[in-house]
Amino acid sequence: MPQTKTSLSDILLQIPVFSKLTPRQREDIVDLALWKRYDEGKFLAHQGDVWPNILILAKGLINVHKLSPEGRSLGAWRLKSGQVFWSPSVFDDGPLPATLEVREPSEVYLWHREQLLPIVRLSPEAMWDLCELLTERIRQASEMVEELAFQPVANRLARLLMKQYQETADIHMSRSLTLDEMATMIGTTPVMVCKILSRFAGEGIINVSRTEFEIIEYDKLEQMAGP
Amino acid sequence: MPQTKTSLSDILLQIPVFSKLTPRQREDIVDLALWKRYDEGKFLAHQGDVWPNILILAKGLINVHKLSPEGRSLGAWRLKSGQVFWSPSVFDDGPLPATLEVREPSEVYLWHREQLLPIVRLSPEAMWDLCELLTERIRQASEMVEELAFQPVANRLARLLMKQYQETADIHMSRSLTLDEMATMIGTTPVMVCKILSRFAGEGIINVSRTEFEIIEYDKLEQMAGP
DNA sequence: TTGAGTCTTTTCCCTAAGGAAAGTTGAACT
DNA sequence: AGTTCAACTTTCCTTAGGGAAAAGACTCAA
Repeated sequence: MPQTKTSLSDILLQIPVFSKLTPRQREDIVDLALWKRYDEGKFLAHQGDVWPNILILAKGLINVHKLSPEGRSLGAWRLKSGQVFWSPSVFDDGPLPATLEVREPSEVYLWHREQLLPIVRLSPEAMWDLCELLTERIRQASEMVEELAFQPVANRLARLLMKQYQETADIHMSRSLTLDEMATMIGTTPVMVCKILSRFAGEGIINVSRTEFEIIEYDKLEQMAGP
Repeated sequence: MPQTKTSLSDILLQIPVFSKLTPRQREDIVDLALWKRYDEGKFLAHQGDVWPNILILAKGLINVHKLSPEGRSLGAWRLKSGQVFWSPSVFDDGPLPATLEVREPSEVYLWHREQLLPIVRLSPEAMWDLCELLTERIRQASEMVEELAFQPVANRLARLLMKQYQETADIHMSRSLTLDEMATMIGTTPVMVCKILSRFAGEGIINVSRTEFEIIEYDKLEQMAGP
């Protein structure tokens, strides 16, 4: 069952771009919204599609990742509930550079470019927010480029562990990511991740059990992650 | 000696964002412009600097590249005359993700964010152009990520050769890039580039002399470049 | 409880990539 | 013409990364 319109209205207030519009404009946008529910494993769109839509994830988790010709996958990032995604196709009619895959049952609000742009383009404030959003994506991609080119896999994995740790702020971290997902996020294979995890364990940096990690020496991990 | 103001005015007409402003606004911008000349080898800004400026390259060539801790470098791209560069710092006050290095004696026009934004933000058309520019950069970075993660060095080099060829449209291409530059552009080392070039030569795909390349079998090159 | 299926872990092995270092060529300058 | 310098080329060697495959562990459902 879709959330009420009021609820979407509240969500919009928290989101860049939309929060800069007038209440009247937001109402219009609420009316135009298409609500959809997706099961785990479903695809919202595939890499290469021209998909000129704007998406808000109300609930769930969506993975944005690239697929290699050989089937390996590289995770740009994960879309969490409350986040917004402006497809690049919205701006240049080009193909989507990544696939949107549902990883947890999700509820999304969708708009087609033609529905939103006439409204959003009226507001300089909103457009500015948009530029900020795009810049953030440029930085993310840029960081990824740097890591792929300069950092060995072990460093990237160390960083990933640190990020995960920051989020939970507990030394004991349940393994919420599969090896596959981790591999995807740092651009390598599941087997590699496993090997390096046990190497870390061997060096006394972490403890690995089948169900959780335990960070023993955060300093060493940090140092492993490199500069 | 700086170009005349009329001349800058003409340049602005050709450039996204600026071309969408009113003549009056463009005049203001011309008046605010800072003209500078840089010698080869100079740096306009370094990776990590907060550098909230907008730059138009009137003449010359500027390399935008990342530097690894160990001194290797990775070329995001090259700024050619007539092109514009909006520093990410303009939008989020964050550090520059790459270094701007002058590769040919260059003449640039510069503005600080505070000078341009008040004008540009008034025009929805201009803001839209800006979004398009940023999207283009997202795509470039995205492509780079994909290549680094999925393509072996040989593929990336093949692609580079193809791009170079597209630009000159002559089977005989003078070697305008040094091995260093090529290495930087595809994220590897000069020695690697050299090795692979001679491998290509051995396979009859290209001829390599010290001064130029000659593409013998474009098909094979294309096939080498992968999907 | 058993079995199926999905993750994980480990072993063995192969290759692409890069570091070090020395030799080669060409261009530019005197 | 000779000298110098920078860029190119090649060889040798080391290693990080990944493919294949098989064995172990947990989960879920019948």
